[in-house]
Amino acid sequence: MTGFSIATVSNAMNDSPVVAARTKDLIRSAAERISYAANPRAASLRTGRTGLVAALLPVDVSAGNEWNGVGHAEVLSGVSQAIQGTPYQLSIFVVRDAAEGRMAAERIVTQRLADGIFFSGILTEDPRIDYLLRADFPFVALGRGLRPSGYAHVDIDSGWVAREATRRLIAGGHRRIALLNPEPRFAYAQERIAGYRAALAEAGLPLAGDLIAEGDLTARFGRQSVLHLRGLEDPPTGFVCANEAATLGLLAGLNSLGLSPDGAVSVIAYDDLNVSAYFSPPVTTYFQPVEELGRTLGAFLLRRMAGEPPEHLIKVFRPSLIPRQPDRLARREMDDVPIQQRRQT
Amino acid sequence: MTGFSIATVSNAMNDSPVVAARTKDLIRSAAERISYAANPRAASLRTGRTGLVAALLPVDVSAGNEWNGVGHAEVLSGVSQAIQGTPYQLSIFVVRDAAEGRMAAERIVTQRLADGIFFSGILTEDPRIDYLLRADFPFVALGRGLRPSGYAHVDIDSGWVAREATRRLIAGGHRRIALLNPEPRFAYAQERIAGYRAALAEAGLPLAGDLIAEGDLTARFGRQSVLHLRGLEDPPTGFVCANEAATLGLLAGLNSLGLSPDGAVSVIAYDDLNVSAYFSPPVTTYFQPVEELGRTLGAFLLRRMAGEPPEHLIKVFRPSLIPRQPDRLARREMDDVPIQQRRQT
DNA sequence: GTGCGGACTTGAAACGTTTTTATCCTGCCG
DNA sequence: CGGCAGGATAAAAACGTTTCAAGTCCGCAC
Repeated sequence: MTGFSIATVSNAMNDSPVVAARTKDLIRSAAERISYAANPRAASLRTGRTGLVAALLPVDVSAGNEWNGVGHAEVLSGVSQAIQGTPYQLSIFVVRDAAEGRMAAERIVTQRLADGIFFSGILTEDPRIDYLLRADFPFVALGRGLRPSGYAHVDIDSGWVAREATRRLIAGGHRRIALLNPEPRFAYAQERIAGYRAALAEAGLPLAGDLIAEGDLTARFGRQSVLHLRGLEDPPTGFVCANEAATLGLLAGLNSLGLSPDGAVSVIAYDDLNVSAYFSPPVTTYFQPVEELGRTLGAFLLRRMAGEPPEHLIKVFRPSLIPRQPDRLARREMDDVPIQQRRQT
Repeated sequence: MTGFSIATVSNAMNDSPVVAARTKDLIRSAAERISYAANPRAASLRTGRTGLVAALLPVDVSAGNEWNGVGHAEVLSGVSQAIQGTPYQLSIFVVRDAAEGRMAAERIVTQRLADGIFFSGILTEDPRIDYLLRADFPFVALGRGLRPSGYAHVDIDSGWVAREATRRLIAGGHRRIALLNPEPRFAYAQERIAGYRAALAEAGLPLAGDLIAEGDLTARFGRQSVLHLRGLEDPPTGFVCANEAATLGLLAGLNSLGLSPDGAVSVIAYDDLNVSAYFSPPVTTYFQPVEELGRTLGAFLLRRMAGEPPEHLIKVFRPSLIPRQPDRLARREMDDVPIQQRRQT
């Protein structure tokens, strides 16, 4: 004890303007010396605020030991960086699916287990979003549903990516283009289909529904899909792939068929891990660092918890093209190779 | 309120034997109805226990956007599964390195921010372990230091893996064998070197120090290493690789040299993600599901926090061999292909 | 010299539990 | 019939904060 009362110490530690600057210094340095810090749970009890940010983490990070390459750790790391230095701590709630996520959200809200929530894997009609909007509880979605208004979110412009990728393949001369997509219940799956269709339509190509493969985006899915698709009577020569894990499987499948993405067959992927450069052959991708999504999400959540309305807490990233494939497309664009590419040796 | 006092309700909710069975039922069902659950922070304030398990998560999950394929999310998921149903919650502390991890541990202990800690990336002399042992605070290490006694840990028998892998390459006729290893400050890096050396020694082969490459285990590191190693005047034909990300880079590097692991050159990797089956060509690996490590770790931490001494809370996994490479080694062992292999289509 | 405002500081209540101690009740034994 | 054991419940203190209302002290104006 410095001689000051508990109340003054509390005020000093919270940088209240009512306490004299000199006193504040005295108390602060004393606290430093004995490495005192307020017990966050006692504070929480008094204030009602928990100081916690809840992450809804899906448990099937790897579906039956099959890698699906979702960068959950990168997101967590990004969010953590954003809340570094604030009084918030990151708390993990593991859930199996969106429905269980909605239950977890309800528990978090009613029992006040956290001050804010975030989650990914947004469905077209997402029960978590519906619930949290009704409960008027601060949250940020990593991804967006079909009507993405009224709530804070961070997302990748998947529709744009799918359209650009499809266009690029069309420009390369491909007429039969396959889409390796996540399961249709995910909102971004629909976005991707829309983008893909738009590109086909504007080129006057038929909308080939049989060329859309939907699955869990594991490498296994990628391989199975390409084996099936290449078995069709008019097989696709272009592939737009939703992530790198599936792309790896796709390449393995092509390989086992004696094929390779050499121009006659082309692959364009969405790139989450920046690892496509090491595939054989390297694959052209649209790249977006996941950690940056996480950082943005964290910053938004802080502002949302501070009371800011969600209207402006929206950011949709457009990944950057990394042309890597040795095909006629890449050759045409060799001079606008972005920085990421150069950094890699 | 059911008419019973606060004290009785508390006792009933905590399943205390002093309260009558009938009363307990009454209170429990009432709690169910209004979905009441005790405020964990108030409880924590009273009891001194926090109900939190701290995870020290390294921030450089991807080193400069380069994938290093460490399954942090899988570990977290495994631990979460283990503490499911207990009153414990998982809390994330992001740190840059082991030194910062030690600071975080100190904060957690002195300010009682959690009841237990776990962390990975164990160094040969790990400051976190030293500190937590001195502070007598419950923790479980994912990995083990050079003198792995007196504390709970879960690990992979890296020395054994390195020895087996090296032996296998020697049996395949390789004389110059390279080791792609993590940075030497990590304890398991030393283990791997020891195993590698043991295998060389028992075969009467020289200990070629120039064939050990050390780095961050990204794909970039794998590529650079193989390019350098194959540039030596007596280049290695066998490669023992520490993870899948580096293996991917290694294959890309071999490929760019016009080489392939076809028997004349062989690669054996440690497999963390079960994705090597999709490399071209598929690579023989030692596989250990990371999530299982996490589950075991979580279970150990619970027991440790319950007061169990650390002596028996030790488990060292031996990964299982998955022969996949089309080389003389694989051909010899084709009939003992383990289950993981068969499941993959 | 009294009163008053302003700048700081402090007392005390409250947050929702757990736990120790006390009280109440019932039935049984002496 | 009184006392007492023992089972069931209740009262109350304590955990460490925050915050509001109340207090102290000082100088200055009247």
